[in-house]
Amino acid sequence: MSMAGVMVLLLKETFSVEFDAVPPYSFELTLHKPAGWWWSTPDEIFEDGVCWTVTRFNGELLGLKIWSTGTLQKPRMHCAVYSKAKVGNLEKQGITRMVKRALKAEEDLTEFYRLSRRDDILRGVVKDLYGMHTVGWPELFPALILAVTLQMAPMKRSNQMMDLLVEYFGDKASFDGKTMRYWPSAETIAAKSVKELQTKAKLGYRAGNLVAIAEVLKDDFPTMDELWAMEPEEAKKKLLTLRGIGDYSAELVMPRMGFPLDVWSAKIFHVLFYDKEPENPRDVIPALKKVAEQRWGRWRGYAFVYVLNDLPALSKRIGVDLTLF
DNA sequence: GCGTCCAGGTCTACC
DNA sequence: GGTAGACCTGGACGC
Repeated sequence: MSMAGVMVLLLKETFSVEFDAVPPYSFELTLHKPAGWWWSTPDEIFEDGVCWTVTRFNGELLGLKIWSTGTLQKPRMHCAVYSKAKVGNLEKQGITRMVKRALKAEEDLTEFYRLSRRDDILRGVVKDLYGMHTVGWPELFPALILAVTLQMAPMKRSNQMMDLLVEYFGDKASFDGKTMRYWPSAETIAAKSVKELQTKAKLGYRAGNLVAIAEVLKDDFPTMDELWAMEPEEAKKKLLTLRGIGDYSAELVMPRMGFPLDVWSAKIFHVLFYDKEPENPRDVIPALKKVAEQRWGRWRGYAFVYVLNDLPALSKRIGVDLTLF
């Protein structure tokens, strides 16, 4: 695919930080999840225990190189930050806070593991993925792009939409010998016409929603940082005010992830709870969410991520192939 | 080839 | 407060 017209931003190392995480913390499983989901951008690279990725902070593109020198029980992480211009002390603090929070470095899983010991579904998956933490979104708009493009589309088509968005409207950064693309800003998308997003990114009816979201974010909407400061339910309510963001998308995007059941995951959890596929997956979503909340409480987001990242082994244990859904 | 169907939700318009 | 029906359009599938 042609890269014509896309500027590559050269980023230089500007500072680096080191920090501990609450054990057990598996750097590899957390940042390089078995199911293959990326953390910040689809182009991010994970090689030999090192992650290169890109994010945006106060409108400026940042390259991040993150690696671990610790162990599962004594985790220590390093993050080198690359930028175009110098960053001030206040910004350094903000960037550090964002990275630590998004990597869930300070999340203590003791309680989750305790409840997992007496839970038939979780007992096996926490053993398989011991030390894996969930990750948070570094930035709000990309998370919303993901949610919108996942709606009403098979994965292949969702990936196509995301790839075209990044390709035609995104930015490119080059640092530490790596070059990768990053999501467009809300400002960029707000300036495009719905028609252009439909034809170039093949967004279909989602184009109108994405432009509307971009306009609100550009003008007056809490940042991911500000959403983190809210109660989870309050943050969710705020997200639900965006056009095209419903229950599923809000729970996927909100800080301290909820239990974002879609048709695919609803089938899986229905088999796990009731030993059979639902007749109509969309109809059982509300009831499944209630069951998950009663069973796992505030750790239901962790249960969600652990289960969906361990489908092959879990399938073998229960004798049903959950990877076929 | 070509036609048909419908997807890893959300909103609106009606009850 | 509950629920059909519409929504874009590219793949997947049947013929």
